[in-house]
Amino acid sequence: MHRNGIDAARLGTARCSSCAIRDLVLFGDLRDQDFDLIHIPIDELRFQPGAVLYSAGEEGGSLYTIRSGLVKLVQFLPDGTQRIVRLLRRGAVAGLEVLVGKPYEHTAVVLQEAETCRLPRAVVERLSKETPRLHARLMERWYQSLHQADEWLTELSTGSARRRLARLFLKLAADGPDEPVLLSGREDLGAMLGVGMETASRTVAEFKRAGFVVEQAPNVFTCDLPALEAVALDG
Amino acid sequence: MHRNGIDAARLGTARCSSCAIRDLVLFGDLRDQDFDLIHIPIDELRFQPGAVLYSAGEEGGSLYTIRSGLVKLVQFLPDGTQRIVRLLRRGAVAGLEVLVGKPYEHTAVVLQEAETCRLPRAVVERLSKETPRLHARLMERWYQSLHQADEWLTELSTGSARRRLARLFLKLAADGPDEPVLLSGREDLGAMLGVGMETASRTVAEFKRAGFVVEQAPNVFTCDLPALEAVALDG
DNA sequence: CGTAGCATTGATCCCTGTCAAAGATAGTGG
DNA sequence: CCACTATCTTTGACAGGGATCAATGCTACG
Repeated sequence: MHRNGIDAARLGTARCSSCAIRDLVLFGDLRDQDFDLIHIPIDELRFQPGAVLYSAGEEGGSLYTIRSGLVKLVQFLPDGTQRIVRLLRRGAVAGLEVLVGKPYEHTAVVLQEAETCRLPRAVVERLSKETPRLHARLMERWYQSLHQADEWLTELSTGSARRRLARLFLKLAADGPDEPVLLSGREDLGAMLGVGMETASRTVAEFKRAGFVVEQAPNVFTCDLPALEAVALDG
Repeated sequence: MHRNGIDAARLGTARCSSCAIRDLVLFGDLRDQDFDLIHIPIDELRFQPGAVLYSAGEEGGSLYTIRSGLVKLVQFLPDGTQRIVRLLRRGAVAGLEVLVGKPYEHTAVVLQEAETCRLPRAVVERLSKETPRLHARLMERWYQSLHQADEWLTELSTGSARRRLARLFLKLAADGPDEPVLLSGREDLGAMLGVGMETASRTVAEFKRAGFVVEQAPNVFTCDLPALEAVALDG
């Protein structure tokens, strides 16, 4: 696991007004005049799998908008075990807690090569004072995080391992039907579902044998959605 | 379970500027002139145990500041089972999601007689436009909810039932050391820990026999904190 | 006094954690 | 080119924990 920044490639300075995913990102409906307020540059950074955006406990300097790729938020328990509490994808924001003056709550680790915009705390705070439009965006991000946290609890931490896994596949398949679902190893899978990695492996194997999923390549799955629905509901 | 409002006793119209827990509540650092902006009254409502503040799926009209008592947020799964995703106590806010135009995500049920301030959505939105101080407060509330959600996942939904129960007692005892911990039945206990109610009952019984807790009256416990710490860590 | 609701306890089965070993796969260096 | 290692996945065996079904206490209340 690499340290923050060591393998972050700086792609350039963000030009929000011409952002390709403008309607998704935090600064999406700011105007040019809003950006005149800030003079700190916003860096676009690319991270490779395994890279760490930030670690739990660090004093937070920045938030990160995820432009592409996949990032996991990991929380470590006193006894050493770890749990993945959230997955961040295109449009999500990592590190919101710095806006209330807290250190980072989680460790953010890249699972699939990710492009991000690093937004210094001062920039967000400054813009936030001036433009009410940003407030709405910020609240939406808080809401999304909270919503996902609740879903994670009720769907991925409740019921048998079979049901949890089925619900995870369904969730990951949801936003790209017919797109293959990408995972990142059985260990992480277990950490998402709150089960041991052997159980995760066994359950995936069972799904493969039953034809609920097909592993086209390592950690690349195509899913039989209706079959998985049935498992998620009836066990 | 009673329907929203049926047994809500209206205590009067809130006067935030003289609020007894002003430093805790959402509107705590607003000034009189801020309130001049609104003309909709803020009601103070008292709810009895079992009363429902709102139900999942309803179009949200208001948020609720909890002034005293205890409220659970419940989420129902497609298969009918239910899970308690959060507990709200003095100073917490229920129903933040209405601020981003969403219907209520959970059903909010009173566990211990609760006094609340009902804040109509329009009031919060109006004030939010005018005063940046409220923004900071709102973000703190989002943060608190998110933080509690993450804690809930890692502490109360991970590990054996014994550890989960120990951690729950510790969490509830945390803000009132030497104060007895109040619960609300084994069914709810199970729904918080993600275990069956029989398991919850058995585990509580075991803790009582071991002297980790003493049930002074039904659902009223005093705790041996150090002993519970040990259980939470070492199993 | 009987009933309704909740808590406790028992019995049983299955799931999952755990320890352990045996396949895969990719990368390294001889 | 192939052995060799490191890493990850799969599978096995087994014990323990929790779910589930069911019966029995317990308390409050009509």
